[in-house]
Amino acid sequence: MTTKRLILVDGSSFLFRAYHALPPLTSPQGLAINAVYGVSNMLRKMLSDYPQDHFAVIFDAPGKTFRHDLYDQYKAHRPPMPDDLRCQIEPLHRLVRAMGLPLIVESGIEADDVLGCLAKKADQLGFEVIISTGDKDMAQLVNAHIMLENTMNNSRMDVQGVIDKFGVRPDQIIDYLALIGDAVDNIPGVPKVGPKTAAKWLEQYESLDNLIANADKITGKIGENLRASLEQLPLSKQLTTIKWDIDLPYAIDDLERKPADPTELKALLSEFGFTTWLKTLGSETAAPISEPETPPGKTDYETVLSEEHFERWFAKLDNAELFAFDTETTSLDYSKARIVGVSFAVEPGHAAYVPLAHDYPGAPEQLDKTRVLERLRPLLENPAKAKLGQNLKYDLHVLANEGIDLKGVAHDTMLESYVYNSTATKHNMDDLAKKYLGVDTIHFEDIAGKGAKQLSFDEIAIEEAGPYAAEDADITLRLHHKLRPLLAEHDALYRLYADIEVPLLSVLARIERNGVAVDTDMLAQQSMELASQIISLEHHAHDLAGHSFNLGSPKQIQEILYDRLQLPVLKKTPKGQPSTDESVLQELAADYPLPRLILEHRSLSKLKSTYTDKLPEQVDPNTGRIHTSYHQAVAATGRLSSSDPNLQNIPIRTEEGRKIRKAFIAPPGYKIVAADYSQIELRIMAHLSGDAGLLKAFSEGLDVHTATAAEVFGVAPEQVTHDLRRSAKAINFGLIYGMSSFGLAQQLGLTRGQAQSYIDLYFARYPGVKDYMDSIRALAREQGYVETLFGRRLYLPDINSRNAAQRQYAERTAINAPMQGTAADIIKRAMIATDRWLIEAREDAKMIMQVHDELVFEVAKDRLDHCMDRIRTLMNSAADLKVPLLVDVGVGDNWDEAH
DNA sequence: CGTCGGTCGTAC
DNA sequence: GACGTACGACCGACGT
Repeated sequence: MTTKRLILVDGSSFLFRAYHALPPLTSPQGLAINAVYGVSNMLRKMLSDYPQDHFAVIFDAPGKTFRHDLYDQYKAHRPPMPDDLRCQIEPLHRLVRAMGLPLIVESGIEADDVLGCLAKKADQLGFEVIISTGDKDMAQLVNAHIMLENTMNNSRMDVQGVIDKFGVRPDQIIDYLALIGDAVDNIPGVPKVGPKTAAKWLEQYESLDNLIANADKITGKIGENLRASLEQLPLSKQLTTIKWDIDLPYAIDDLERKPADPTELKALLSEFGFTTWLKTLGSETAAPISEPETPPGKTDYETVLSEEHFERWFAKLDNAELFAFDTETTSLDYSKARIVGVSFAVEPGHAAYVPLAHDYPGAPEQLDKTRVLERLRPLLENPAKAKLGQNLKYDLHVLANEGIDLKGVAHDTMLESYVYNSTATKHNMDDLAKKYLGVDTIHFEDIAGKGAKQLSFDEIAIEEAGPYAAEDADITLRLHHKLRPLLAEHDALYRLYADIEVPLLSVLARIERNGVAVDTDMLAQQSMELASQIISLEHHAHDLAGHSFNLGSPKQIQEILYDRLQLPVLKKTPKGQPSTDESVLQELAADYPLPRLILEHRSLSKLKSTYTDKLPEQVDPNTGRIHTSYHQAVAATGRLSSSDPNLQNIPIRTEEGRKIRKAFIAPPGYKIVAADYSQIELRIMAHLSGDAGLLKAFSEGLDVHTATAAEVFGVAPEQVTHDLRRSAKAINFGLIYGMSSFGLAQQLGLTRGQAQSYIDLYFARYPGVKDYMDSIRALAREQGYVETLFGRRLYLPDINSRNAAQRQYAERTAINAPMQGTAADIIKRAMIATDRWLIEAREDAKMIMQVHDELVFEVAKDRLDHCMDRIRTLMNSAADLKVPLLVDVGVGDNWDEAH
């Protein structure tokens, strides 16, 4: 069950701020409209941030209030409201009403007091309350269930936030304000007492009353000032106290958003000249509460073959606030795919397929592909027309292949499902339809067949293709109606989805499209060299074994090592077979010659088959570059993955392997720039755990592994040997992965007892880390999921399993996921910011790869200094942690040099 | 001939 | 069983 939430907007405070912050815009009739514009933008943001919640917008009413009765000088020095602001109040009220928002204007009571009353009342009724305001006086209302949010600068303040900002607790804010006074409202304070002194005094004496009682203990001139103000202070306190015991005639439960009044809203928007909003009206005024569940008993799927029919659908799309959209193509490979048809849905159960390029004997005549696409272009390229899809990144590519630049990507059901629950299902449409709609969709294989005789979509009969394709669009729309409300129940998840994942989709498409240049001749050369070394190793190994065998077959190696040569079995595979993996062969190599040869063979043939042979095959003949695919809804933690080819596991650790990176090159006139976050997961661990020692190590810019070694092994940092540092590094990484003593022992070649004593030592030196690990396990058990810093969730259904192995596995994930996932959130934010900058500044530079903690760019030589600087800055500011985010930026002619 | 589980190895 | 997240090559059993 979810807590109900009330959003209170301090309309008056934002009205003033918007008026002063924005240039003097005028409506078509020439009236001032800037404040209305500013406040309404803010409201729209609030609505999209909190689509599900109770809502009220509060304004001051003209006239005197009880504060004027208390103090005739109240607000006496405030200049009268400028006419061009006053005249905006009434239009703004009309706009708020037209948007369907409860509007509250109480005469004789200031907006502050109304907000206070409503907030406290809602709190008592068990609501979470968010007050959107720019007024610092409101901080006195904050408690465990009431927080402030300043929508204009995107900041939020809870109890800790108040303490951080003002240095006093929310319950001390009134005293604090009384001491400082307020020039604008003409509230006297103590002369020469500002925020610093007020906070200091309240820290020492707790309350104003106690301070007054001890006023004679304050020395100096400032003490005199205090004593001189004693009489005045109770009044100041009364004036700054928000009254929250007034009985207002509103039931909190009634403060619900109503549907916007489209007619009135449109009229107002055109009167005000808010044309951009007017155009986007559809998606913005979508029903705020979950759309009615209308599982269509029967579906109505149309196949569009005539101009008239198409025009009818075009009009539907043009008028729709949001439409679902899907392309059918010749290939799953985005770089090769050409459009065969397009499908649309506007309302559940009703969809259309427009075949454009089916090509088989007897295929009916279809609408002209070029003409249809040209007709659709203005719709598809209009950023104000909201589109919905399933894996829209693919459609983005497909349309780009046809010369269409899709804009207005509003929603993607694949990402909705992924953010809602990354592990409950795979996020393809068939599985989603089954899980969330209980619908068995037509599968591609049902109409195309499978295996070698699988048809390309253009070869599929239109009678079969139509229902399949239309269903795709329909299901996408229905999934959206189901998933978006689910997502919106948790606003952190919704923000993650809307602010990170959806914008990222287009960024990824751009990176994929950019591709990376590869020196295929260099790779071919490397393949030849590897081939000859491999052959020589094979001969050598066959001689040693006494007969020929396949060095690439673990099974054959097993027979030779353990059956024929009778070497000791050091480890078994999960299936009970004697293992021949790297660590085993490494150990055996000390006493026998053959394992060494196998190891070398393995390493070289891996490089050859996976990289030097394969990468040249993946170069796109059209661009001469490699275009990977990034997958946004695969890794449970929030990381991306990469395939075809996987550019996130190109070797770097060995000299031989690094040669492959030398083949990732910059074209003439450009350089490769690689920027990576240094130790980001450990920094996140420092942030999340708040461990003092770890925080200190990072804030002092120490080498963290050396610092850990010095702490754990009790030596001075300069006495840390290579070996000690290596051990410390293994511990640090082990911690991130939820290590056991067994794992560490194996890693470092220790006994389990020794490893355990290292771990004990570590936790003794870094107790905050120990506490964090314990509490995250407990939290996972309690709530069944863990979260990243940005609210991404990973559910852990096995965390309370009776099966020890399953449970421990879930516990390790509980420890690892917040760190790995937070790192993923951060670099995604950096990618969005960097992409935006590259586009807006029209930089001669491209983002070309992401490798979890690293971004790789291709930058024009004469822009290097500037771009490296901006990249560093943008990556740095992607998150605000308790430790600095250090970014290493390197440059070179190839990826290897750039490190 | 295609699929799939098992094993191994690459990255962060 | 024992250190998290991925992708993918290769082998070899098994099914068509």
